Amino acid sequence: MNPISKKQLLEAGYHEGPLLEQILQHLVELDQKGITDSKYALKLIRRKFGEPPPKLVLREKPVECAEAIEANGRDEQENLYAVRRHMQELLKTPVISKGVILPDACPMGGKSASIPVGGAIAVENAIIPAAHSSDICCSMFATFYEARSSVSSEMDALMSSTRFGTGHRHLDLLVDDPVHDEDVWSNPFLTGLRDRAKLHMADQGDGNHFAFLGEIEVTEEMLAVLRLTGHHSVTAGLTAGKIYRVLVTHHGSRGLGAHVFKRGQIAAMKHTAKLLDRFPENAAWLDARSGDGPAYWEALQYVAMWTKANHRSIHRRFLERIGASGVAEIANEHNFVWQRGDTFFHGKGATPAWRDADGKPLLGLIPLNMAEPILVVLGADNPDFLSFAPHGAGRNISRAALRRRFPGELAKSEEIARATAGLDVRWYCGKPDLSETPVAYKNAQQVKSQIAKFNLAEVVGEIRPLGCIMAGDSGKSWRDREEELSPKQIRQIQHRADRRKNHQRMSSEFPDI
DNA sequence: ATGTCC
Repeated sequence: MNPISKKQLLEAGYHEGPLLEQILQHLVELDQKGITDSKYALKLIRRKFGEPPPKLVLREKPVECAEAIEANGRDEQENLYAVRRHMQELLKTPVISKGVILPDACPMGGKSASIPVGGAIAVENAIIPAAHSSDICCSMFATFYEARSSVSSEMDALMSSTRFGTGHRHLDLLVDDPVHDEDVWSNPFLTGLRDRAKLHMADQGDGNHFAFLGEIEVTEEMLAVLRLTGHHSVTAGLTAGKIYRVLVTHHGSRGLGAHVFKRGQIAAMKHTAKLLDRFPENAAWLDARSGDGPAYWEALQYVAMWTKANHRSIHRRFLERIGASGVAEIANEHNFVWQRGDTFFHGKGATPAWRDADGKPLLGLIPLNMAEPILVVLGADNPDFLSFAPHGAGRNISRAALRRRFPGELAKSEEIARATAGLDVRWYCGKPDLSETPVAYKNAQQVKSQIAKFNLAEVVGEIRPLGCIMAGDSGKSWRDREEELSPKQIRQIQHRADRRKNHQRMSSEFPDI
């Protein structure tokens, strides 16, 4: 029996972490020496390990934030102010050492210290679940293959190879994969989630997720880049000068990741509450090397593996249906945590653009919108911006503003027809979603020029669009819920309208003249 | 983003 319990050490002001582990080790020795008096033992601990560190506080000033973004016009300027405000709240978190804002940045909700989409942070020895967001491992995956048939018949095959929308597929339609049999389900962040993971295999969810069919001419330069980046094992089948079809999918870890995040966020709040009296929920962290941190890290690695298997399952089903085989693969996550040394880099809509352990630059995919090419980019490994590139074009306009600009079904469908002319665009749930068409996204050329201007990445190829499947408007979406007004807000609006009406009546009854 | 609040 130790003279002091772990609980007593925490009460004495020591924190969870490597130091606490050392102290607990030392207590075993004290116990063996026959020391049983807790007061005396605590005195010895203080002498050997020093006074417990003081409670942490939020930084008074945010740490450095580098901005790889140019705001053109008033809307973009206001967007940048909002992004900056959220980032600066987050950058007061003591474990964060730097933040970056990328060209596609826009706020993710209105909560304090929420990392913007198109944002990344460097965190020392800690993981901040909210900074990779609940859409853990939202990622890109491309397979090159030789065209087998017309775009429309290959799009038909794609429609039956994947599924969009909320909810899970029927048990009869389960897509099996060895990833479900990995020995991970006793991890506290994963336990009980295996069935959910199985149900979602080959699903893509909704929102901005998509399955995109495109084409690319593979040049000698492109082949050289693929070899340079360690993709040569799959480039044997590629011929320079030939045009290949490419399937590109974009989705995250579905219900599996959402639940892992929820659990991680709860654990992080508990951990941080021991160290800080007050902190924004979005700043809560786990120590990477103690407590729940290592198990959470392991769970994240599995979620990454599962998500990659999910992409592959869709690509495999598609290639089987059209009778083709993949000749090259490119993939990257853009919502995730990556460890480099003792630093944990968190990206929310940020494409990794550093060099791997062998010094090879990373290859990534940046989609812009359904009518623009998907960029194949070689990371510039620019430390000024934590070696990240953007993950897309970024939102240009809020959903509410979009509705104002295109009131009514006719204006909407005219705009969609104009913006997607010549492309085989399909909305899985039936109704188009204007907020996912090109009009809702920032100008693609502008994003490309900012990638070059800030030296974030080099565009080495473009996958030209042929067709795209997105969830579309499924009726009741999560996003619509967010925009629903609370009963209090509705009462306020009605109250104001009544007052205006009364005022008008009064002024007409009692005209000034 | 999330079987649209475990």
